[in-house]
Amino acid sequence: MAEKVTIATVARHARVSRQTVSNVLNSPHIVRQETRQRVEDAINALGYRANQAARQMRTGRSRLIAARIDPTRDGINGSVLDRFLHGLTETADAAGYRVLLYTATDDDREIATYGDLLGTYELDAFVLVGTKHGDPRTEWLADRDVPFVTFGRPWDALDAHPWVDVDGAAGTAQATRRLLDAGHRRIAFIGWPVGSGVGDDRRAGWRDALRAAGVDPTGLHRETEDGIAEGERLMHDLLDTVAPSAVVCASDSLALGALQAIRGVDPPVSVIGFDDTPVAAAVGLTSVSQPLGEAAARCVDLLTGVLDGDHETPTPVLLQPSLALRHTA
Amino acid sequence: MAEKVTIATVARHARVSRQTVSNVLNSPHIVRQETRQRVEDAINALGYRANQAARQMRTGRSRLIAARIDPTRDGINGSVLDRFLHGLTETADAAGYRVLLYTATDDDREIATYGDLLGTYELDAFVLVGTKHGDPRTEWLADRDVPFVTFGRPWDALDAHPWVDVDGAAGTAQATRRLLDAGHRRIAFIGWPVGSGVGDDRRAGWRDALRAAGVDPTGLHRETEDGIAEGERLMHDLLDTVAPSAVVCASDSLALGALQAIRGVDPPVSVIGFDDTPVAAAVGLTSVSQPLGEAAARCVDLLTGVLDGDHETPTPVLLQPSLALRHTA
DNA sequence: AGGCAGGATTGGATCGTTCAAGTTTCTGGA
DNA sequence: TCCAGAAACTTGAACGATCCAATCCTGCCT
Repeated sequence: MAEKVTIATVARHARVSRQTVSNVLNSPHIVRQETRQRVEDAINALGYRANQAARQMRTGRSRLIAARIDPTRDGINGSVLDRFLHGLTETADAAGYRVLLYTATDDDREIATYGDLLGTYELDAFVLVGTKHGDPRTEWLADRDVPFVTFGRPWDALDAHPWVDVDGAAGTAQATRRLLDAGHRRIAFIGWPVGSGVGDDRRAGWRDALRAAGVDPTGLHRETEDGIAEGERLMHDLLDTVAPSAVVCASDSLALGALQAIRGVDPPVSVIGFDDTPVAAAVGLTSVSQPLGEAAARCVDLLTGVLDGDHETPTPVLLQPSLALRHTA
Repeated sequence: MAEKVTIATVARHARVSRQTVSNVLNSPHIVRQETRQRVEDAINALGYRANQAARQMRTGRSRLIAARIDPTRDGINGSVLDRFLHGLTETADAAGYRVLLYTATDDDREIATYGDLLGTYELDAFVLVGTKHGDPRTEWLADRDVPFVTFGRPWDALDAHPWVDVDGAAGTAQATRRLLDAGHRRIAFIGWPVGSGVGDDRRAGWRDALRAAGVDPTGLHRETEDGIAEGERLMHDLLDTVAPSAVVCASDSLALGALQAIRGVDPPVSVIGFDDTPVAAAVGLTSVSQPLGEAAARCVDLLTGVLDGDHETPTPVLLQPSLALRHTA
């Protein structure tokens, strides 16, 4: 069993002092080329890796980012968080950070966990997925100057913090325009109850696209909690009342329900979902696709901007979704 | 901004030495009750939290567990990893550990990542999800005496290491017996190509249950890669050739495909899937349910057993799945 | 009352790194 | 040739916890 390789081992091997090795790692430019090469060779030869705990003690930086993982609460959309976390891990890694998971059952507990993670592990930053009106979490973090980014824009104008989001309205608008271009006029919308920022945003995109095309959206939309059964129920309702020729949905779950409701209806009703989940791909549902990997990458960009340098407030990022075309529209 | 609270702050506040505070934290039984109380009060009053980096430097233990997160490769089954990770995070937390994520695109890179994580962060243990024949990862870890657990049993008898798994054969057997009890005799099976440990296991459960009931399984099974389209294709094939009255599938994706294939067939063909994914719940598919939270908890149990104490080799855990009954069977 | 055993408490050393301040070496211009 | 100033490198101290060995109590027994 080889003894532990520390910075001192490397220093001895390269015939320089500890500090010079440290400089090669942290401020390479102040070390002479020749010396730097010698140190780097020693590092490689010995397989040296800087001990993060010791580094952290001195610098107060853990190079750790926290993200929450939830039980899959929303049946179909569960994979969204999954894909986002994967992207986050990958990009953070490239930037020299690691992702630490935590869970919490409610906001109070989540905030208590923040304190624990910050105190015990000295986390560098948090990534919050999803935001809501009057979010106590962002307030708590901002009050303590803890760096964080949210995937999801702040719905209350007051608190400004770095965020990344996907333009849901643009997504539903794009979906709606595609249907308009295909000749549809009675294009319905199935979404979530008024008051959820995300839901209102997606509905607005549909509404505005219709209006821009000179179609009156009045009476063409329905609201419900998310779920396949709910989507099916509302689609039946729409068929019975306004008989749309196409429908845009706020989620793939709702769209899947709608698909079940229109089975056998002739002429076929076009359906477009939201999130481009694996299920949508599997059943051939056209769906608005969020660039989750890109979103995760931009979150990391914003964080490293705050952590590693520029003190200027980072610019929020609003990404454009695309339409994954399949055979339902 | 309050100054940092260290063990010295607590000691001063409680009028004891640093060591006594440390003892209260690590070996409470050797401190007099009265003193202990005073120290604990001070800890609470000051909101003290032991600095993990400093502790780690001295003890060499990071209280960090690594787990891999994959991009959702398998459409529907993606949420399995999701749910497992959530359970892992929750249980690890309760045991005083945190979960660190990493990604890797292939085995070599994954092993390189092990080295990095161990060298830099001094990870305490790894949790590997999924195992395969001749897995180089388990070998690497075992060679270096790195503690790890796999969720998925080792398919090669040779290398013994702590593992937790769900008895897939028992799951498909249970599903098969339920269909037998309902009067079915021609019960087909749609699964994965021979050679994958998991797939073979699930098929064996179906086969043995049929044989035990005196039914010959010959010709009643089909194999393919996972996917809805594949499931649909094979179900059509089965209908055309052996005309089963029920089918057990190795995954919910395959089952969903089968469901599409039997639409309109009369009398209705019963279908049972595997994994009890949210999609199964949504479409009313009866499915074999893996106790993922329990599996994660047992993984943590095994690890803490190795890390915090008993040197005896921990006993592998084989959990029993249950049947989530819905209206397809 | 004295001595002793044993538990409770104390100060000092240590983990591996970076920071701050010091010392040596190099470079170029008069 | 000499020296100022910059560049390159070295040394000592510190981060906050635990471990170790020495010391201080305390109660108990003779």
